[in-house]
Amino acid sequence: MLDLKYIKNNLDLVKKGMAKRRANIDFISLLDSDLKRKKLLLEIETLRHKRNIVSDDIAKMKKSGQDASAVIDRMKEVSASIKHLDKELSATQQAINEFLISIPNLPHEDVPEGVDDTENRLEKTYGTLPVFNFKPKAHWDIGEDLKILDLARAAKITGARFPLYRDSGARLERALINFMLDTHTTRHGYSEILPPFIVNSAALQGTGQLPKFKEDLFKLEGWDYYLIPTSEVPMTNIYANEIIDASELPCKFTAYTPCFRSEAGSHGRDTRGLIRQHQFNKVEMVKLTTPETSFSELDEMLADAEKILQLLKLPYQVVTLCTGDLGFSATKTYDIEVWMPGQGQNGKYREISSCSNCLEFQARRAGIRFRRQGAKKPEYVHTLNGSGLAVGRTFAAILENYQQQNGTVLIPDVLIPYMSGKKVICHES
RNA sequence: GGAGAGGUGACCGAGAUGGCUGAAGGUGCACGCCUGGAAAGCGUGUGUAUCCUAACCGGGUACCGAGGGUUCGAAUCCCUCCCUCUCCGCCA
Repeated sequence: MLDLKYIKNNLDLVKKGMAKRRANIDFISLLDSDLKRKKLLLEIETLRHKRNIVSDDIAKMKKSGQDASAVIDRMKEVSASIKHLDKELSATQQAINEFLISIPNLPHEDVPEGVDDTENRLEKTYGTLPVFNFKPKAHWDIGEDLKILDLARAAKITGARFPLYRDSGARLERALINFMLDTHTTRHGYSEILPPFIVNSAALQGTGQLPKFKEDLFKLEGWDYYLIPTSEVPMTNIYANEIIDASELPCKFTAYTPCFRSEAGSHGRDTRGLIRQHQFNKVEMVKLTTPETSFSELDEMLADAEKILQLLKLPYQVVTLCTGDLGFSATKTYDIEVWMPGQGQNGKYREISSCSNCLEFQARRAGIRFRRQGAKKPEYVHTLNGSGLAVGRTFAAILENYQQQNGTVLIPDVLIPYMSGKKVICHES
């Protein structure tokens, strides 16, 4: 959430930023509420001050045996009006809060303005696209043919958009998870986390999924609990409502978790295969940093994610999301799009990672602060998150990029040790 | 699930019978003095938020797990919830 003071002092800037996002927001009611809040606060605090003083007097009078009943009667009225004004204040406060919590982060000045993903800015491409002397198949066909993916039976067990990996498929998915985690922990210096897969609404509000995107989440009936849509939620909230020491920064966390998304509003899109599932595996990176380092840390995080694709020898491109495609909490986001030769007519780049800097937007919501050496005031940290990578989509990309004419799939070199030396996935018997 | 105990500042720990306790005392930490240097010792300081204000000076208000209630007044009394711990039961 944005700082109310910042909004007041930079109203034009904020309005411009929101306009870039195509977010139509009425700030007048906010400013009105804020004025009302201040007025009420002053009134209440003056009355409270009075009450505190007179209460002391009452205590003294009683001690010395005087009759205080007249004063007490007067104070009853004061207390009643405090109570009355207090109700008004908390309603006003709540209105302000609800407003602040439902407006998105401001886009960074470097972010291109645009309506949708067609206006994202291409930053770079990496690797050479594979050449096939046959028509490359989509990963769902490869997976079903090799009997390592069984989406039909998953639909029987649960429903559409749930994965069922088998044999070398299950093994490959697990190999990818381990490979990614190992790379980030030993090579990139992240500390490994295994968080809860279910979180409460406070955590989701901290990262920005709530209150606006409830429909994207799976909620546990009868509980204030939700399945995580990404491990960004539990990891970012590790230090919620804490003041951490500056020497702890930057905090770098990585975790593997399954992710659960209702995909409301995406019916009919990517209906086949592993691209869009209600449950998918992801290795995630989260950083808490000082304000001055967050953008360089973002670039590093992007590089950490890219490294996985480079090691897997998968071609990709990097784009900067335009304002229309930018997520609610982010000020700037890089997407990594992996080459999927089996998609569309002649192959397509598909999103496999998203690395974002949220500045203090989430930190303010979640109350994540730090204190500099010797400093009096705590400051909000900056939070960043990025996929490193979406495992299911990586699995799909490997199938499509490493497929051979005879229907088998070669295993990328770096994964062979994770596959007990297996070099190729053949038809499972 | 049954039976108990408890949640106070960075930490430990006071706070029966409500009032001068934002919170004693200790530890830690910071700065200063002392020292050739260090330790010890001495002194001072040391929560967060918010409002008034030009002000990170000063003052007000709020916060003792969270939320309600009683009261002129609550860390202290009442209610609800959350969390932690111990024992029993049950179960991966």
